[in-house]
Amino acid sequence: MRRRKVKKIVLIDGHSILNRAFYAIPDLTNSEGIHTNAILGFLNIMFKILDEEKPEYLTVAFDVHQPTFRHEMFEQYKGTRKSMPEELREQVPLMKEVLKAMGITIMEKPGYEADDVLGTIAKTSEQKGYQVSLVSGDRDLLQLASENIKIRIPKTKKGGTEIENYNTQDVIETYGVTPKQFIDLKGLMGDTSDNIPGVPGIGEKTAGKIISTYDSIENAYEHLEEIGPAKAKEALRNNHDLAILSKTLATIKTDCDIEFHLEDALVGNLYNEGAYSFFKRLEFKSLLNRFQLEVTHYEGIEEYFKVLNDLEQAEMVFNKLLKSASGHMTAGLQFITAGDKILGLSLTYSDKDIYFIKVEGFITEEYLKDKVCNLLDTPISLATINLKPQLDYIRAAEKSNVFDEGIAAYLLNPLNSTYYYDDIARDYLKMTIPSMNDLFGKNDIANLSSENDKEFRNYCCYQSYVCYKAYEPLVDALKNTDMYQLFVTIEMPLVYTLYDMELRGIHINREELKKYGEKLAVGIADLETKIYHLVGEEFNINSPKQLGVILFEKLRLPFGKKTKTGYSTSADILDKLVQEHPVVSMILEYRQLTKLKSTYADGLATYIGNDERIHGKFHQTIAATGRISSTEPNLQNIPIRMELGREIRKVFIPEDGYIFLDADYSQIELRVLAHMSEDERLIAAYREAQDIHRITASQVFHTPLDEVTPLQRSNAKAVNFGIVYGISSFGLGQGLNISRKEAEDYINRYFETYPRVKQYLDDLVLNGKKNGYVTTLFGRRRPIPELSSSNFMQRSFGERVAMNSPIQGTAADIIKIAMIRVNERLKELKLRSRLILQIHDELLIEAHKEEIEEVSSILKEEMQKAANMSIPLEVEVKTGTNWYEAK
DNA sequence: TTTTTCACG
DNA sequence: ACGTACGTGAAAAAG
Repeated sequence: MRRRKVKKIVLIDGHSILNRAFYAIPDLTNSEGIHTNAILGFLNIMFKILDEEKPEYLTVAFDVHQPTFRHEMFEQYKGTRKSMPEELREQVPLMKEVLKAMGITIMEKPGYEADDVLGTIAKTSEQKGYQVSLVSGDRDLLQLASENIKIRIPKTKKGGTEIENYNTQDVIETYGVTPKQFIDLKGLMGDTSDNIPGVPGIGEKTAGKIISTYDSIENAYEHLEEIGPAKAKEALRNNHDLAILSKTLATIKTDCDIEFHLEDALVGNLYNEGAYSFFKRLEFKSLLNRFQLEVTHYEGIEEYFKVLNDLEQAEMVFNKLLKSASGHMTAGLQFITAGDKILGLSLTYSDKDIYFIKVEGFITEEYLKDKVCNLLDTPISLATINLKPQLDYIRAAEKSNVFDEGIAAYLLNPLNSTYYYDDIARDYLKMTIPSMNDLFGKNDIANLSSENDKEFRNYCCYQSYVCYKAYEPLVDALKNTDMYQLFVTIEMPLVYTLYDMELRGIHINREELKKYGEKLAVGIADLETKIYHLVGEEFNINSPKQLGVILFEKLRLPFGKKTKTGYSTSADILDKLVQEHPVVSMILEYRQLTKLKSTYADGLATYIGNDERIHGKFHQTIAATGRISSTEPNLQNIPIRMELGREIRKVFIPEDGYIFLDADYSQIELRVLAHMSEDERLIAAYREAQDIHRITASQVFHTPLDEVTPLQRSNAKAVNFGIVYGISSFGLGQGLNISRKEAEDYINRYFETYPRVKQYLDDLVLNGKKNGYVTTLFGRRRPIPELSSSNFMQRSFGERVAMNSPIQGTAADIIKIAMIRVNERLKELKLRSRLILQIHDELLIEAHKEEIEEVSSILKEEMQKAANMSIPLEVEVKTGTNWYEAK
């Protein structure tokens, strides 16, 4: 005989699960700074239950944010509810949107609590013959348990979530009362977390005994005289009204006047496009596996994707575009490459002209390059993502009709970590498309390109399609945020400057670098034996964990404190221990040597090319403040502070017939601060004195300029640094190794001396809080989501960022302008001298010996006039036959 | 992959 | 009570 399967409905107590998830999962934010831990936890619990039960129906109930009847009654007793932390509060609306995106119904009814709504739906569903699962973090709901209503309480245990299940029998076994009696039990004993007063003097044990004997509060009062102990009897006698009220409070309504249509709660396709893009934005990578890529495709646009491998067809496509070329046209284009091979060109110039033109047969790499160069000579706006590496193919001078969408997207939100085509599609087209990772994972693109692979075709076509579609939204967004000017006059030209610099690279003396490494190796081996001997055993000195054990357990040195996964062995802790044991200073020296060897001597050597030069990469879309960053290798952190490390700069040498010209801004950040704060005294200080730290010390400590002690000067210097970093007494104390109190005193004196600086910094924080972002002198924005955090630490961080970013960012803007101008002028004048490195406030030029004078003055001039401020920008230019000498 | 440490501005 | 100076990238160890 075939029995019809009973239909299941899952009901979720939204706030309760969200709340539980929030506290169970450590703080988590996506790259936009949105907190996501509670939402992730909620979804994990929900998916676990859905996977298990495969219900036909699903609904989530939320409380409405207004006081309900039961709350009001309670608040007369206990004051206000404790408020929700901001990090959780901001996740509530987002959670609802995520659920809506998955097509899950949300019940929220003003005047009712979620409990009551859930109770009502549960009971009516049960009556209709459904199996009900009620998911909550709250034991209140146990009163609703029955044969067909299962209360499910998720618990986060080690190694995942486990769920406790309660039907009638489970409640009886665990609590010794029936679900119905559970109400009376709670009425008597009360529940502080759920705002139920209960009867004072009666706790869990007594309440349990009374209810299991008399079944209900009402019946207990009928038999009041029989009740013992006497104390409980008295408590009941004196609190009759309270007991009845508590029971009312504890009772979950099952007869709410709500409209609930079961068919609305039908579980549809949870894994749809909208949900996918949400998950992606929130960066729930583990959950994305649940989506099948098919559902993410977009409105049948792929029907128009065409792969061309025939020259005649390609000609037609290009000709059609070239013939109709006009200024209000846009084309998206993107070279698709594997290594240094061009696989083809992705090109889109209308909603129906979407092509991947493959390098094959008569379509050669050269052909495609030529065609793209033809496009450069038209007024068509050409949009691409990540232009710099493609300049290898688009051998063209700076073109005003080329638009790098990666850089546009970076300006609009510099906090993102990537700006790929799928990121831009998500953020500016509300469109979800598979990322390169989704499509190929770890596979090499080159391998997949061989056949008429649909995914490969889509990947290629989407690239230019996104460029084409996102062009206008991005231009509009830049204009709306007042960053279009910044984009056009600084960021786009800089792409070409950085490209030039990468191409040129920097010459290295390979032999000297090797010798330097060998010298270090000798020192390292020597120290190693000495350390092992002193300590009495061999261990891995590079392992902080092993080192910690040796220093703080074996040698019993006073551990400075700090620990998360063990003892801290960082240099500032070890510095304080040099007096304690002779091995400490050896370890510090060992660290220094191994760092120099591994990162610099050996590290740099691997990047030297056949031309004996290192061609590092400069990145324009990494730093949140607008700075440039450097990788492969990082040429912006070559040692200089310590003499031994500094030596390595001797291997950076100019080519024969050339010399290094190194130009440095003098304290550009403090000058920016002086200009932006308009502090008269700071401005005056800069107009007259060269030594700003000395003059600061003189003014802050009320000491004549020539009587400032070295200590006063270095303290003033630290305060100046502190100001730029977003001052905090704690941080300054740390930096200066003095107490927080003393540091605070310094800061106060500084602000007394330069009151407008204080005013300015305060205003930055205030504006940051108001707008959610801060800006540089040139309009660059930095969003600061941390400013609205309720977490002290995060908020303080936000405040420091609000003070630092405009200063660091403005300095970055200024040197970018200088770089562009210097590079352009050298090229215009057809000089052989060339800009090769930027180190934040420093430019390095490989100058031809015949051009030294001319180039020095160009350098100095362009750097000084990059920004017109109320104080001059001072630039120091030095020459040298290597980088060591030039600094 | 994450953590720790340390190099630079 | 909280527990950090701002911005980066690389190497090595550990999970």
